[in-house]
Amino acid sequence: MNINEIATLAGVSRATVSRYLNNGYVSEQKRAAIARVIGETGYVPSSHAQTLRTGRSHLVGVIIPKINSESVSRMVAGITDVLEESGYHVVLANTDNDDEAEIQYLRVLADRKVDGIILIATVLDDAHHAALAELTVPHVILGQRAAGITCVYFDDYQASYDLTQGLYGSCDHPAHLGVTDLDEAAGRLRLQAFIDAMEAEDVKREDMLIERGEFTIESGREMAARVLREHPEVNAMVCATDSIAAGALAALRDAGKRVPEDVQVTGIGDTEISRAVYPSLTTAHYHYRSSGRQAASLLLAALDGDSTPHEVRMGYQLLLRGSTIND
Amino acid sequence: MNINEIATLAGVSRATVSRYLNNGYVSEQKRAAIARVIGETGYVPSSHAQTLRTGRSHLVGVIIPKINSESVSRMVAGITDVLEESGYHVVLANTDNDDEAEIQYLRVLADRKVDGIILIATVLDDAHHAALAELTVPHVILGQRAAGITCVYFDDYQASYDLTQGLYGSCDHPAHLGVTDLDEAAGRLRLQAFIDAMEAEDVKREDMLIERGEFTIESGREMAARVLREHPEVNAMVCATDSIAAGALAALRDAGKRVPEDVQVTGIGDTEISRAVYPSLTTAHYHYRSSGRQAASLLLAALDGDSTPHEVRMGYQLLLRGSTIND
DNA sequence: GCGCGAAGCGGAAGCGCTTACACATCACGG
DNA sequence: CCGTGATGTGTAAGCGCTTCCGCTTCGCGC
Repeated sequence: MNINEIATLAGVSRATVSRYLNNGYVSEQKRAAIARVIGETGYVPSSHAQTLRTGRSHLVGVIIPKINSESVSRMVAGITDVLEESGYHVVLANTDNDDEAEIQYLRVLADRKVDGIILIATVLDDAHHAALAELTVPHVILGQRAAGITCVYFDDYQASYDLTQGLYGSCDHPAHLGVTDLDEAAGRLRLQAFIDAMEAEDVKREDMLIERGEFTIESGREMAARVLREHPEVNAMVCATDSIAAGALAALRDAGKRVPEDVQVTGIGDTEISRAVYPSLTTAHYHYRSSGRQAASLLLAALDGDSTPHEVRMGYQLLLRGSTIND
Repeated sequence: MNINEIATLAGVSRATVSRYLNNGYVSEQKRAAIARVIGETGYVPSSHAQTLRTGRSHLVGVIIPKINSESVSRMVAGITDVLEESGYHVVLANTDNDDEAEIQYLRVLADRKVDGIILIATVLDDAHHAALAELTVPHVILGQRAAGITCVYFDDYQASYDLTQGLYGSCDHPAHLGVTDLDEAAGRLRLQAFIDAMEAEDVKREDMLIERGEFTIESGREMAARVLREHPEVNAMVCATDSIAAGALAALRDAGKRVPEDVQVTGIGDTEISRAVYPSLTTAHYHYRSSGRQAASLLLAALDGDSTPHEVRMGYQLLLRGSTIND
């Protein structure tokens, strides 16, 4: 079923059918005839032919580091909200935290002629920047700040600083359970804020314990267990994510420590698990879904020809719960 | 950059370039010349033009009910393993548990001319079957059994039966925390197995407490809290998923119940959270990733012209952990 | 009555690619 | 020396669509 058959059945030229489908400029009669035929046949134009002809695919590619992540899924939900409303379809490309795959997908998607790309980034190294610079399609970064590129990011430094500062009483032996420094946002900044906030409280640098791992419960558990083994005097664990914090709670329980009396724990993200664990986690609520909406809106603007880079920093909300002592 | 320019630069016709890209049948000389030009220019053929011409897109659509789910993400990983290896790309369509969206995506994907579709299904009603029957592209169902359609599913009945039967000692007041019966696999079958296994132990039907909710920790917590409020004598909670079980553990802790001494709890899935909670969950390990691989392989077979429907039932492995009393 | 702009429509080109077909070349056996 | 099969290459058609262009028709003002 193609446009020729529809044209024949409706007794018009295929140019008219095409106009019917696009801009209008068709008389009421023919419009009705075409509508009837299309209704009867269930005809849907071939998007590949349309794309080939017009160069526009109405597709937006979203590159995600990990499919099974609450933060990512909330961002994607926000992106979808906005994009579907504007007639775009979203295709997801999952890299499973593989930098190579990330760069490769950047190219594959561009070749597949998506109209735009949203990159939910964790690590952004030189190779990424090079690949991004080569890109001819509009794109926005979500989750990291990047100079000269439109991006939506979170106030990771301030959130981590506030959380650290909020720890009540003497935390003379605090630990930070984080991720690789290559992740500027979730890694370097959250750690730096922890260090700065602790130094402001006159905690000596050598008394701070710093561990690095993955974004998983399992990894959080291992990091916390290592800290407890090597430094049983630890009395606070500031974690880069809720998952890591959940793992830390498990390790603390294994070690017979009370939370928050013996050790205080914080996470980041306000994900489902932060409310399910006991005690529930003091954390920062991140507006993930809104950030996705923002990113999509910025992309739409770029698609409409706005070529100036924008930066949007998302706020957060502190949530004081049972894993810390709140005066 | 298109095939014409490459042809000109390499001093051959574009048919030869096309042959170079596809079947071969090109002399060594020209092959080398073309390879050099392509290397220098970074030319990549337009997939839309290829698709338009050949009718094959090398794309497989995967419809998923929920992006943020460990089981789904593991299945998708398995699917990707197999499909990428065979030169296909995977596009994900997330329905967020919306039946309408599911059916709509079935059509959209088909219109986008994907070569095949894998549907990770929860609910399969008449509308789904109708939409599936209309489909002209090969497809396989993952996660549910469907008569006459190639599918890969889990032995939900037996897993749930084994788990229920394994509860040690007198469970004269067991509860089942499940999901809607519209979900044949995770809903109806797991519940039915619970009922059958309990009846085999001579528990009376009216002593079984049956709750239905969502696939979330939150929902599990609410269901368990309701049960505890209305039937404090409950001494077992068989949950349809690990998430629900994790929520149940939270509710039990809130109520001051000991697990497994006062109440035994089981989940299904062996997901990350089942190991992170305390006590860790007795559950069934499902081979999610393998199931994805299976589904992808079956799809590849169908793509190769095998039109007979296949059914594959996946096994599971019982994991007895701290949330039950194991003799 | 005529010119003119707007509305409505069809013809035809062409997006970038594959592939049937025709043709050319070459080695080889009869 | 010619037929033949294998190998290699180019020509051209056409996948399904949009859109420029030019033609017709019609209403309206002069």
